[in-house]
Amino acid sequence: MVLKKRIYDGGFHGLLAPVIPKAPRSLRKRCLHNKSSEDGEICGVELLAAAADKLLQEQESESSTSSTGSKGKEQISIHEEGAKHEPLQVKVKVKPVISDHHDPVSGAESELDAQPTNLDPLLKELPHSEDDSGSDHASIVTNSDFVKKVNTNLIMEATEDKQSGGLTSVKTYNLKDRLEACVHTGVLNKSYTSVHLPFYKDRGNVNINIRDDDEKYFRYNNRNNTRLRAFGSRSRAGYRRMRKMMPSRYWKVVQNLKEYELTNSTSGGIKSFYHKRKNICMRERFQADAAIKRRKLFHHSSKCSYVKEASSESISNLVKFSIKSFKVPELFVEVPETATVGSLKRSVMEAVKAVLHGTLHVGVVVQGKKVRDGNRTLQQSGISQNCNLETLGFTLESSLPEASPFLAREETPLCNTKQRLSRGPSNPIIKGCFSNSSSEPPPPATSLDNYLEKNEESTTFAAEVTTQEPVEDSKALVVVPPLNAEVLTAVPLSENSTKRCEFSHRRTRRPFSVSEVEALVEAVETLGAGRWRDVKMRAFNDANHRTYVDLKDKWKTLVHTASISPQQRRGEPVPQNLLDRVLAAHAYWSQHQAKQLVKNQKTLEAQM
DNA sequence: GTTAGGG
DNA sequence: CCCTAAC
Repeated sequence: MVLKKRIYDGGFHGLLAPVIPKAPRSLRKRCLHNKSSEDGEICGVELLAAAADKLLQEQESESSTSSTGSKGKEQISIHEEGAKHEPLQVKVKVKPVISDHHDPVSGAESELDAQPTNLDPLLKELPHSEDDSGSDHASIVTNSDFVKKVNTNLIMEATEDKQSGGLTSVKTYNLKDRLEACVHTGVLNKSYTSVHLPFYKDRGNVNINIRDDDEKYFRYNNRNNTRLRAFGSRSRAGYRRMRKMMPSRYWKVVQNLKEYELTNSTSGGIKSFYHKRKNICMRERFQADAAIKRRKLFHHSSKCSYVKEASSESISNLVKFSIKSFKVPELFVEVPETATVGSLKRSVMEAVKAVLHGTLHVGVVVQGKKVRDGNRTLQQSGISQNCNLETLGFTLESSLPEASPFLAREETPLCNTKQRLSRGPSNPIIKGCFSNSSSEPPPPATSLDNYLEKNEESTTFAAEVTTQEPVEDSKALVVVPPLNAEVLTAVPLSENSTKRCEFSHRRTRRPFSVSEVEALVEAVETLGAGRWRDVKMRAFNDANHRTYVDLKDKWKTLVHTASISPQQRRGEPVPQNLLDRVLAAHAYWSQHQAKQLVKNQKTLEAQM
């Protein structure tokens, strides 16, 4: 191919610049959109709960055997594996610890049913739950036949480590928020990153341990929107790339990451990998927030309130349940890099508190319908040894009246939510809301728990937490103000809020003004349609919000607009003379392109 | 990173 | 405006 400098010799007013049209891209073949989803879809983080024997057993049974050492403590370890190992993932593990002396390691990454011995002390009869008052004393037996008590009154215990700067020890929080949790029953073979929340007879303490601190990820790139092409382009592209990733399959990403990590044992590779992503999300939307580090600690992948897959066996009249997990909504936490790990932990704690506020009850869902009558027998409810337990699900609910907090948040304007949940004078700044399922109608308020997540993958992996993009669902955001780590705020945000931010949101529409159109027309007249980057630099170099893609799109619409009747046009009317110029330039450059094509072909033929 | 085109 | 294949 031969490129020749050509000087445009007429036809348009003010055409001066030499034109070096590029070869038409029309030759390019467009393949089928093979939208590979290498990207990540965020998976929900869940609190995995293992429960055995009687599900609805009570809220505050003080009696019974578990009295003494049975203060079941759970350790939730939030691992943010360092750059060496799974930098993108925030792993949350909850290890059931029956006694205070329980060695968390022993049960690490194991299924609940993998450690029956630890739970043996709990294999005892448990008192009835109050809300299940009339029910029979049914036993819920896990696969391994150990019985665990479901504690409806969760206590979260945040333990500070040294890094907290003396902030110390153990804070105990009562999870009072109502919770619609996901219940996983059945096989969960990848519990590595899951949060197990076995419920014990006594108040189950949850020890949140954030081990690693990867300050590197999500460090905000506070670079200005430089006009340097390299930066500008990269940022936009990066942003898009980031956005691109968001809606995709989460697990694939996870797997990719793991593969990546396998093949890149050196931290360097990983680092660059993260670097990329890091740069991505920060720009454009958070330029002013250089100091803020974001962490997504929990994620709830969807509005579904529970995930379940019941496995059952029938022995005589017993129906066995294995509840693998309860889901919690995604939580977002933002803390400055200068914040301590301890403050981060507290942030997480606050976020969890905000979500799990309230005394919890377990709900039973059969075939999508909630069984409210606690006096009904399992048989009457359609739960029997013979029934298909696939249709059985459990939910965590607050004892508070009305809809779950998730729903409440969804339906609560952001400001209200803030007011409701914020506390302290130094309320951190909430960076906004999360996009996600805005386009999707929120689930009916009263039927949240009827949403059954059937995705097997999420059942298996849902507990994994990564620093991925939010997908759907309500989330909690916690921001820790710099140097003010003491006051933390957990603010669940309304996903339906009109304020959009973060990633994955469409840019606000900014219609081209007439002057912009004129500038565009002029540039295209001069440079030709197709050299959009040059057009951008020539006429919109100062308009950071106009990308060359935007200009290309605008030209496309201008051509269309010019070719339709004025009555059909919408928006701010474009002067007809401009439209005429558009048509003229379009015709000219189209012809030019055609000529170029022919020329190229001739050249090609000549070469052969 | 750019361009082209469909959505 | 978004998305993304094809360069």
